[in-house]
Amino acid sequence: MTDERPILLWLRRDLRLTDHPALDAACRTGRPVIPVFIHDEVVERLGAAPKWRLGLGVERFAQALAGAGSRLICRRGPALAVLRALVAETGAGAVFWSRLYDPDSRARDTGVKAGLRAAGLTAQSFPGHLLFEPWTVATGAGGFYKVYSPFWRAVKQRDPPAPLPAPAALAGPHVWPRSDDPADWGMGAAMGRGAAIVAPHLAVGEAAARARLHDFLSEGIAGYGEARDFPARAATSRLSENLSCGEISPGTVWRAARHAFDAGAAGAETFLKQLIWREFAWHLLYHTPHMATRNWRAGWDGFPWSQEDGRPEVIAWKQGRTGVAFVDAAMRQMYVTGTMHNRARMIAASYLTKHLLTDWRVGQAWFEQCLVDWDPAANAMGWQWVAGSGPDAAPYFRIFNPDTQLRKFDPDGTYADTWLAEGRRTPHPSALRYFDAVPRRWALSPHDIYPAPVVGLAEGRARALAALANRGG
DNA sequence: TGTCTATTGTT
DNA sequence: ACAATAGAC
Repeated sequence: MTDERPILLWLRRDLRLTDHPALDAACRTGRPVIPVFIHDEVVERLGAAPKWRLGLGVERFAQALAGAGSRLICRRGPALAVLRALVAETGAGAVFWSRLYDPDSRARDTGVKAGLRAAGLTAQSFPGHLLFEPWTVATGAGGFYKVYSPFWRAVKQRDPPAPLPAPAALAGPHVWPRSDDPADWGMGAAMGRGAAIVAPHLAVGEAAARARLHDFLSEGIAGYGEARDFPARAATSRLSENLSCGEISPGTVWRAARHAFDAGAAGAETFLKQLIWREFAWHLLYHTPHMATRNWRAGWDGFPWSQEDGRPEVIAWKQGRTGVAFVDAAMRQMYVTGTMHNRARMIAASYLTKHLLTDWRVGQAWFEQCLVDWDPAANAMGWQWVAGSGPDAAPYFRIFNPDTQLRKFDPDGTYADTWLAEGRRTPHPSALRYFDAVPRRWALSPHDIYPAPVVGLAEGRARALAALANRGG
């Protein structure tokens, strides 16, 4: 006698129908599938912008499921308790989900899996968030890669599985359990007036993600290799926002870019390499979970970073008022759009950790508050890369000069002009939007005088070099 | 995926 | 005077 009990499909960061192994497997059983999203403690802990963005993604995904003849059951509470309650209500016999690889999610999922199995239920996790499972990419010596280039060489010839099609049909239960309306959860509560400013820059949902990919491949990828480093140019795919919520799978992006590469598209390999940077970060985080919270190299634990995030210069950094054009433009771009150009992230991070000698975790925490494409692995790796405490073998004394970088990557000043209003006769509309996006209590006006630098670039650099030279001594 | 300086070569 | 380059940090 076959098992006809429903399957709970627990959605987390896989808000899509295409290339979704857990969804595909659930549908193939022929049993009723009950998609579930749980606002649990891991969601609760998210920063303002990513929590808001995830909430929008959940609402959109609920609509997509409804359009496919299914539903998204939304509940709030500890994941295991919610799942067990749903099992009791629906008679479900199994829970499927896509694996996540950050320490917080892994700890939760391990407990959920054990709890479900102890109750006699099937609990099965599936791939889908990454191109490759982290334990399947190993060096010749059997360890994991700690350097990007060999990692790239190891995976670039290894084609990921072909993306799965969306299921032809989604069979539901005879009776659906009740659902919260995720719009009532207030996931955007902490965004304040920034939400209205950032919203037009978003592309929420699977259809929007696929449109972005299509647009990028048809228009952007040829120039990507040349233009991607110039923050004023709209040269990037902007898919990070969708990848972070799983509205498109990395396998789908890889496959499409790989076809472009095979067709001889300039820029395609550079783009594939960026996708593999994401992969590399997740593999690193999987193998060294402490990367998200502690110096990857313990030898940095004694370094005199300031952890005090209330210092005036750190407040200036957060507010985009350091007096350094590239840094301020970067921070303001983040306030208005919810994202920041990759090069700008390096500059802003270098300035905070080196010129302001601030612990990378202070910056990481702020980025988690502000980025709609918040990704725990990419940020942990990136911040530690900049700080010098990470696995990257790059010289520890690397200190970006924001003015040199601006001359090099924004030679005509477009990026700075787009985001800085003070002192401009006719400020760019985007520069003015920043003043609408930030909290009123900051009391900022485009008519303010642009701030004097909180620290001279030469002085900050010298101070950082001195501290780095004394490291450990 | 850096910066700075000295050096060498070019205009 | 300036660009390209190598080496040190």
